[in-house]
Amino acid sequence: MAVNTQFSIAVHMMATLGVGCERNGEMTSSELAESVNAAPSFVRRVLSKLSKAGLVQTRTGKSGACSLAKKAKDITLLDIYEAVEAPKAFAIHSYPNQKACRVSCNIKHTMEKVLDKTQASMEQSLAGHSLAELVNEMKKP
Amino acid sequence: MAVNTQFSIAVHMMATLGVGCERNGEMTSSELAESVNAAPSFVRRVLSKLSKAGLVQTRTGKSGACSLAKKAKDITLLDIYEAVEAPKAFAIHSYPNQKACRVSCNIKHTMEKVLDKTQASMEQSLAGHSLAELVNEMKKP
DNA sequence: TCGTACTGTTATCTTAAAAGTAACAGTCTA
DNA sequence: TAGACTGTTACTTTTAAGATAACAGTACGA
Repeated sequence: MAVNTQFSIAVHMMATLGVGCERNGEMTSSELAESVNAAPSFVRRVLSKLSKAGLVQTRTGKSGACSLAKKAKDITLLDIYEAVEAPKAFAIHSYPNQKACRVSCNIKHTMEKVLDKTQASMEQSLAGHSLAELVNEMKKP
Repeated sequence: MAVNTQFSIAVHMMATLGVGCERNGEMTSSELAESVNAAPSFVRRVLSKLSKAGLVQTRTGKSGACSLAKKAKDITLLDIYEAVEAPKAFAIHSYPNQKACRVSCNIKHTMEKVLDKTQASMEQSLAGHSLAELVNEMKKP
């Protein structure tokens, strides 16, 4: 896997915290790691980003734990996407700025404009879904 | 670079063919490769996909060449995106289907639903731009 | 107050996918 | 029929993601 799964893992973690079967939504990173099926250290790294973005609260020290920092309905998938700094959907290849060809000279800028729009529309779609939606969906029998 | 630049390269190639400065839009793969600044063989591989998707015409044999198979205005960026089979914008991490946890059991399906929507909105955005738009943009001084 | 059980961070190793490279088979035309 | 293309495949290199592990920092509680 060289594909980026951080976003998907982050959403899973947040959803797990949101459902919060045990101890009113508080879990340790190891518990989370087990639930998400990823390395504990990797989970902690993602957790750290989520925490810096103000999406989860953490308590250090003995009996430390993590929990959502806001209500699930106030967290969108875009928040999570931005928090984990997932890579852009598209990459533009690099040019050494070709000599005389008009295409090479202009395409980069043109491409960027189009891809930015596309990226924006994707992010808007993510913004349209709250974590609460997922949690509710998952609480169904 | 482990990021996928095939889409961006394909668009560049198509745009170059669309502008078609020389020989009414016909170019050899080596010319294209030079213009796009990528390995000729890689260009040919991408070209092959575009050709299979019916976006470019190729002529084999001596004095072979490539050109657009349709008018630029009838080719959308989505066509190109689909032709090169670029990876999905998001990947879902794999689970060994956790035991008792309701979250693990349901989240995969729920995530897929959401991410499919997101992917769709992105593709719709791509569908909204024709190659002709890019070409015109680039012909500007 | 000291050990313990956490979080948070960093450094290093492993792995997988993308792009680069090259070689060659197939095709056509001049 | 030789030469200049396309089309394909096999192999190598590169790079970024994820796994792993080790350790520093923090707070609780016995």
